[in-house]
Amino acid sequence: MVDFNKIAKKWQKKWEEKGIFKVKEDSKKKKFYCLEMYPYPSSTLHMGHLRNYSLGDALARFKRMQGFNVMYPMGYDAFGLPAENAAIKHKVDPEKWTLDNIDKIKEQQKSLGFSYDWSRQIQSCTEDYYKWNQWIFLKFYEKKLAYRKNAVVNWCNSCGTVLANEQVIDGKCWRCHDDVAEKELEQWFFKITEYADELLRDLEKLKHWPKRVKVMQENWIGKSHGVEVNFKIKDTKKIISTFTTRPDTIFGVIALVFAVEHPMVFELIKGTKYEKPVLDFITKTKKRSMKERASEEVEKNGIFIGKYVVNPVNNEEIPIFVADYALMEYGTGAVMVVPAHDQRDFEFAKKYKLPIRVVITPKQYELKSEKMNRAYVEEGILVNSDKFNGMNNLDAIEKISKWMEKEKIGKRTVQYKLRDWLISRQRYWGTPIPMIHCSTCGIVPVPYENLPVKLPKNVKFTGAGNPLETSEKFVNVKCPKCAGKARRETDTMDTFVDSSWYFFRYCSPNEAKLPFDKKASAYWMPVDQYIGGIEHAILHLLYARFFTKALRDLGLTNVDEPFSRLMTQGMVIKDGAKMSKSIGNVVDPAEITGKYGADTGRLFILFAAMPEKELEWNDKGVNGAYRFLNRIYNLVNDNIKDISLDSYVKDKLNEKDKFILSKMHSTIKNVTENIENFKYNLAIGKIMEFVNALQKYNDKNKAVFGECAKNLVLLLNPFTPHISEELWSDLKLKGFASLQKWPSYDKSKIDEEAEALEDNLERTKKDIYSVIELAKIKKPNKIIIFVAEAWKFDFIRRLKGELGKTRNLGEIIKKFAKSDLSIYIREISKIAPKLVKDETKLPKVIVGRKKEIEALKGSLDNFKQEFGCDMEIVDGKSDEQKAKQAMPGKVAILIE
RNA sequence: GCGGGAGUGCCGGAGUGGCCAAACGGGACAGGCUUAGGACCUGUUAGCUUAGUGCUUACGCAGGUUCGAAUCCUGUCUCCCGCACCA
Repeated sequence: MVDFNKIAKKWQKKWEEKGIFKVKEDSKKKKFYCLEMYPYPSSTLHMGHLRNYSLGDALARFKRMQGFNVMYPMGYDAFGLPAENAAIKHKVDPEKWTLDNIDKIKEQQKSLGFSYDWSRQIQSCTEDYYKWNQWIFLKFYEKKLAYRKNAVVNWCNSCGTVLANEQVIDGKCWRCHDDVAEKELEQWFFKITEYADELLRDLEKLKHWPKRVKVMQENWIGKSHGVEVNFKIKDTKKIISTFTTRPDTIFGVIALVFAVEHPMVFELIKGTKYEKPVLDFITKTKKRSMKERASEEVEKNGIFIGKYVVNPVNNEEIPIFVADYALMEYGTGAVMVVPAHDQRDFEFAKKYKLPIRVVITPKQYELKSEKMNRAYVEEGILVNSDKFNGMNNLDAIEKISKWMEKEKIGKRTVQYKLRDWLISRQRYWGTPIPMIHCSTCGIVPVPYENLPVKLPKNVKFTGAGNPLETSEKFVNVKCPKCAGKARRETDTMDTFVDSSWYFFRYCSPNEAKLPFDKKASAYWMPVDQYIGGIEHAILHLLYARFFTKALRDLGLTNVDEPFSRLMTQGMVIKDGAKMSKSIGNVVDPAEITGKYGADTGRLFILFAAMPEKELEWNDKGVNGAYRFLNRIYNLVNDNIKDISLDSYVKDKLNEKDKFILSKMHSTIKNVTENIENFKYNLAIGKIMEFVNALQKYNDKNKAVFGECAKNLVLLLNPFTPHISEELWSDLKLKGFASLQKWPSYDKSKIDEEAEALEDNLERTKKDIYSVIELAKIKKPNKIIIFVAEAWKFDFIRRLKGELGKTRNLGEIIKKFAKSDLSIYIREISKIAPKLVKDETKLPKVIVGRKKEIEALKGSLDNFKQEFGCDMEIVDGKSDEQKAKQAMPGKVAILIE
């Protein structure tokens, strides 16, 4: 067995010594920016990483060999909670802990032979990186894209910090899965909503993003068109506005509900007998955890507040409620209740015995409110709606909206589900927010020249509260404006801020005056291929898009979208479940690569499944990949004396040589196309087929075999670079295989039929040539080939060598009819009309199954007349003799 | 509920109208090589058969279109994923 580990080390060393993967901007070359989502530096790589990088490296190598100027960088998402938890638990410095991990993980990555340009490495926890987070923050602040507000926030008790909406999953923390509580705090936000519309619109530009990611983002942004309707509170001048997407149901409104947080509630109940019960209700509702509110089939609760509003379209007085199913964050925090046509309102009305008024009825029958057991939400005709009666409700949406605008009782608006991004975190290990609180001047930004605001070292990690607050030196500062005593902001930024622009930084990792050099980023950006997990479909990918647009508006870049192509890889699972320590089905990549070598691990993980699908880990499959690599190694080395690198003489090629060359060209073609479509598993399958064919190639033409071997080695490079380099040097070829030109193919050399034929013959062991050879030996006067199925023409076509590439059956039949071949066609009815009349020689007898014969009879009569052929139809089962005579087989010969 | 996607041989997984009983790999079986082998090589691997081509049944289930369907259409079942009281 070959020592693949030794080979891997040898070439990794050589690559590094020569620095062959370093790149510079080069306006003469077409660029290709290949990027994987940079990892969080935990101490070891897992299978997901191996898969991610194997996918990316294969593409980077492929593009490099195709002549692109490929930037393929790696870095580390180095801020974050685990470092801080390690500090609390093991009393280690988060920085040291993180940097140590980076070293470990980097070493593993290197041992896998990925072709990164390590000179571009970045890590988000170093000053020269996070300084620019702060710089960007200040710019955002100036543009009012960063702001502070008091808000009800998602608070994770176990992490002791605030979470963004995107980080709350089913009412639980995305990181520790603990229940999330609500808390009111003053926090920093980024105004992502400013870009809501563009973020939505530009999804269309992302032609090469997976549909589901786009759909998820679309749903997350959640744009809906509707009308803001103003209701006047009875006996006052106060106006309450509500948002609805269904203005067509306006005449069916029978109540109004407020969210429990709605500020107007307190004014309205103050001093009334409703004050106490309503406040009780509000407190009770607020106490219920997020989880409870998010759970399914929640009963709708509410309470009447003793006031009424006037429906502006019909001047009806309707009651106001406070209810738990109205959300303060969406719309205006007040909802008009239309029980007949909204399921939630329906449930609410049933519970509190409110009237149900039908305003839309199906065309087929009349909807009766007392018979309804759920809301009617389908299309219909308006009723009980004054002058809009009889109108289709879809038309009515438009008409009523216009009318309300004219009457000044409503205004058409657009609503989004997307909320601003809460970036404050009460943690130590993150980018300090560069702000200062001064009792006289208020909030004052840290001047640019004072950046970075460095993370202090003298902090205590107790596990309670924000560690930054324990550093007096950090907290107590002078106000930059008045030089008076002031307090530094102790919130740090969400780590998703770091990852929202790191791909720009790679373009100029040492840039000192700006976050990134404009020229360099203009050359490299956007990222041509981004690869990562689907779990970032919303969080990271939305934030990165937002940042790109915001940075563009700051004049730092011209690109609108950061990632042209996105590939979301599937998970690696084992025994039907995601690999996890708790289940105990984890396979450590290091174990595999240690045993079989890096190439084997990479090959298997690429071959086992389509990249975007789940990959079922299979130890035996790994062994298969290992055997395959051994086979290739031996194929080259055992035949090394049969290999010549001279070019071959075309005239001296025999059928076998031509065949293997055809196979070579078609393999290059297929592998190239499959890589371009991210179908690495199929590309590898094709290489395997080629290797199988090469192994069967006897009486080798040395030059032909040499060319095949050379190209094989190059085709392998993206997947198994080490063995590729080794074989390249075994072949006594110069330079690095990794830097060679990607093999090209010659379409004209591909003989698909020969290959298909070869396959068939291989399988049946019945070489059609040998049939002919046999016939030749017997010297027949006439060869009749009977063909049962249309596709078999291709066989004959090949044999006769007298037809072009036509796939037109009629054309083929015509040709053969002229020759001395007789043809049997089972499915004659459709083909017949296409035949040309004269000189047609068709079989005298047609055989088929009963069913088919019945079907044929009609068309046959026409056929006979038209062509003057004499034919009869025989049932193969009942008239065996005739049948055998006519159709002894699919491809058979009759020797006379 | 809304939205996305998937159902193929013993297994993983290709295949989107005819070179399809279905690539490639794994597994199993038989044989060879070997002291031996988990190493390598050859063959078989839906069923029935043949000297050989063949026939039958198959790509979740049920229909349909077509000369012809795993592939297109309709219905249906199952599974996975995302969002979820968004007015």
